[in-house]
Amino acid sequence: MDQTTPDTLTKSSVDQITDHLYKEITSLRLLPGARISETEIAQKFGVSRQPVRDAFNRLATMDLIRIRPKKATEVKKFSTAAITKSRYIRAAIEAAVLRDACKYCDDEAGNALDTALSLQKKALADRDTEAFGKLDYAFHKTLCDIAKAPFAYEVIQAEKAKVDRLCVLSLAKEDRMPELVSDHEKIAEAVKAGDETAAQEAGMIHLSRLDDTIARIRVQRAAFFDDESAAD
Amino acid sequence: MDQTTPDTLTKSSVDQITDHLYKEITSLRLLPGARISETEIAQKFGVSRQPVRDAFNRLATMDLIRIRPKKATEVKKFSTAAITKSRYIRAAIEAAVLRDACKYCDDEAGNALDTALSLQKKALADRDTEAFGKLDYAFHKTLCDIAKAPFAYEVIQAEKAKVDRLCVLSLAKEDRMPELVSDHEKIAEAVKAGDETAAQEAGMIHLSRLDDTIARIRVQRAAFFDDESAAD
DNA sequence: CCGTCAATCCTTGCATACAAGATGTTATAC
DNA sequence: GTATAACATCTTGTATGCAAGGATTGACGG
Repeated sequence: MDQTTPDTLTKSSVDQITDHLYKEITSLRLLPGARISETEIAQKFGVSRQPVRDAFNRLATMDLIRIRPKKATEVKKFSTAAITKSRYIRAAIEAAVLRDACKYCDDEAGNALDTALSLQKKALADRDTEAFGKLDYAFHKTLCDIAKAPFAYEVIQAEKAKVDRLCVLSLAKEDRMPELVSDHEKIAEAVKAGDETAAQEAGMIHLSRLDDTIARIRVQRAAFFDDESAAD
Repeated sequence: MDQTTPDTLTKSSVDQITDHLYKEITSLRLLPGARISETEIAQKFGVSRQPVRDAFNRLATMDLIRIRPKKATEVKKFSTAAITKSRYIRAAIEAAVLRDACKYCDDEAGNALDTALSLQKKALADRDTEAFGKLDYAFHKTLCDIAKAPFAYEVIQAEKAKVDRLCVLSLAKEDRMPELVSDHEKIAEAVKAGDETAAQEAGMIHLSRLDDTIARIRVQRAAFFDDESAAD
């Protein structure tokens, strides 16, 4: 998640604060619309306003917070437009990845997919949604590696993270796991078979799982959404 | 280009400095590898180091500069990996856009494409590479609009901008214009005909035009590239 | 002449102080 | 009771000063 500045190894105050706030926001411990203040965070970390300010700037560039000069800084709300855009990007990238994965999949790659799937099934059996979340990311990373496009994972991860923040609100995560694993199985099968169209179709279905979840959250938690407002 | 903070209308010092440096870097007036100092820029703008510092942070998040703590800050060099990633993203997004453009193209959209093309031909006749550059962006935006995915243009634009910085180094821009216009014509024809595969193929060829240009620059200006170095 | 070490300069990181603007509250006039 | 205006108090923006670490340059010893 440190797509910001891995320039240094010794994490500076700015890095720490950025990481902390990133997690707070993406885990929804900081809710959309929540106001955060430089001085407040600074006191919390025992530092001055300056590093906090730098961290805010980074998070703003990541589109996670919104700095309104002289007014306040707040956690960005969800926007249907942003979600649509994110979904479009993911769909396009993942389609390309699946196409290439079909092209380059060999026995070793097939084994990697099988291993990833068995781990997912274990998490499913354990009803361990947190572990499954990580395995979900890992599965898509495996696909990117097979497609010889590891960099594509960075994009997928970034876009996925945006929506994941939203899906924390979903209450039915456990119920969703079975169909997600099933989707992954279909994708893996198609990739191993080198069936490009089947893989892409399975991928599309997989992505569309989110749509109704998001739509439900959209109405249940309308306050977290920021659509008609002239803001930003 | 102000993907940073359109939050306020009154441009702050930070905004101005960010914009200025952004242009300097993307236009290659600031060459890759050039060292820039907070105090130096601060004096140039007659402000303190603080706003410059904020601007640096933004540019670092945009991946345009590299801040090496306690050492120096320099304009990022090109990296083959970054170029490959950018190309992959563009290819994937544009394929999706062309697919949707074929789906939604109507008479009005066809006229828009024709208009865009005639403008390009005029720029070509005038040998006006600068105007053509803008029309090139506009053409791809038109395609996104037709595909009902205007947000996709933001991605394309961002990725295109990264490579454009590099292509400023190319000397043969005028010679390239004819084939680029020809590509656009083929794309437009395919879209108007609703021929998805033809459109995507034409788009792929269009993108691949850059490859040898970049490869040539890569060897001619190896000093601007940052590949084997352990940096970053 | 060359290598090593030390000091100085340069860089960014952080803290503090002040300025400017926006918001909400309160008091006052009607 | 209501509306308006002034003020108190938030917020972020900017300036400045100091600290810490790396790099270069110089001197000194071999």
